[in-house]
Amino acid sequence: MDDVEFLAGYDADAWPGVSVAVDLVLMSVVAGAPAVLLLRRDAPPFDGRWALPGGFVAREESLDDAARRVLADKARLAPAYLEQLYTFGEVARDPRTRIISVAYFALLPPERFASAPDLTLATLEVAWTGETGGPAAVLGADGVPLPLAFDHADILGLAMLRLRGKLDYSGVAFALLPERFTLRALQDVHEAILGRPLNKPAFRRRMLDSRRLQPTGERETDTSFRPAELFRYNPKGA
Amino acid sequence: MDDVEFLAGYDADAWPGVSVAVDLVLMSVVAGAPAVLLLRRDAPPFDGRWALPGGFVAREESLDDAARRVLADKARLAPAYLEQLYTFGEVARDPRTRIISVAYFALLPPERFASAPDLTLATLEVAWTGETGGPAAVLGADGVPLPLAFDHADILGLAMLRLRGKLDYSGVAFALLPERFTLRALQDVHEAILGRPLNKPAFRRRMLDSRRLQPTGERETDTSFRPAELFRYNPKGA
DNA sequence: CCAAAAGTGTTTTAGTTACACCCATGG
DNA sequence: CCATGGGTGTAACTAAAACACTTTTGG
Repeated sequence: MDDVEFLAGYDADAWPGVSVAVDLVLMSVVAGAPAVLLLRRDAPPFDGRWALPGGFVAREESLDDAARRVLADKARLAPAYLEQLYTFGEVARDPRTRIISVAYFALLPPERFASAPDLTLATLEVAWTGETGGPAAVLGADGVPLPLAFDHADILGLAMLRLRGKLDYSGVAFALLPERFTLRALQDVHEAILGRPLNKPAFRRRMLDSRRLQPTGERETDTSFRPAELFRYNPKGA
Repeated sequence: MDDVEFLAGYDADAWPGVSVAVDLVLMSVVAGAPAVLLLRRDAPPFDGRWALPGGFVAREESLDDAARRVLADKARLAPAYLEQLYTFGEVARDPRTRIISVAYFALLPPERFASAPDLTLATLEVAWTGETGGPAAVLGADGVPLPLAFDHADILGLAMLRLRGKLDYSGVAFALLPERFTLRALQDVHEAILGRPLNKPAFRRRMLDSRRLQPTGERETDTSFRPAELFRYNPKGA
């Protein structure tokens, strides 16, 4: 059944009000590249296309609670960082009926994706065409852009912009790393998000001067060269 | 009738779904101080307290359209700048029923408030207690904080934070000035929003170097001293 | 010529970038 | 002792801030 056929039989007036949903952009940095969690739709509309995990907001549930619940239900994941992104409310953004979507922006270190047992979910590399905003393109494993459902390309573009914008002054990068990490790993995360190389000594000093890194005294193991020191994130700023 | 009495007779289950409203923070800079448009409520809940203009989102209307309509309906004003601020969705934020509010942030030069004929609206000076975020306090003409309705103090606090945050890199300040303005007037707007004095030569150069100011060649009139040059805002950046 | 505010030039400072180098470890 | 990446010092550059100064107008 394609979308035209589906919508012909859909009763748009079944629910006369406005429905509210949350959609989640769960991002990470996998193998040096930004990644986002997408689910493949198996029903119209947009059957077969890729979509952000989402769900309706219950009457007795706050928006933040709804976002956490949807992520737990659909992907069995609890985010390391979560914030509201933007609310998308164009009348025709969902062809079925009027659905306003409150988009949330979530982060998780790549290791913790392993705890998701679901087979229907896919983690995919992302390439942002719109450097200055605009919709984002998501590339599959073969490098071919994936078809996205609804206005989810716009949501993804805005999420990437938000991630880049908050990188220097907020602690978002630390939500993409394990509890203890090296300065090199932190720099790799920054470079993946910004999409450009950074100067090592400058980056190092900037981070240490920010007083948000707590030295653990411990060092890496299993390196064939000098092991780097491990740091911990200190949100308060030492 | 007070709130307790009112709520006892209110049928919270009359509408089983979630309602969506927009609330507008219309800000300006009046007489060197930030100001915001508030309406005095004349019905429960929060009877007699001050509230942001707001209204429900219609089924066939986008969120942005709803924001503009509400501002036109309630205050006969069209904003010079409008953007979505944040969506407030705590379950009990409205004591009547579940209402999710999409807050919008609007700006208007003070002269254009004069075109608002409504007698029920009030323009008031604002003092932000929460410098680092948190709720805002609004001071009346007598310097006494006004009692605000719902979670509108939180919305105002966030709006002020947004205004300050976007001041340097975006054109929001120009939405608070007439079409032609002097550098001094522009600096006054910046100082009012930031709440601190700025260095004149540094400010002047920063603005001229930004290439967003278009010299008109014209000058002020009716000054008792050297008249300043008038500039126009150039959004593209020369 | 005086007052008042517009407008400019020069120095200082702070923060970031770039580059070169040394250090520690495994093999 | 060599390869590899971790870690550090120094100089150059850039952008902003501070300050003193000159200019232009009305009275």
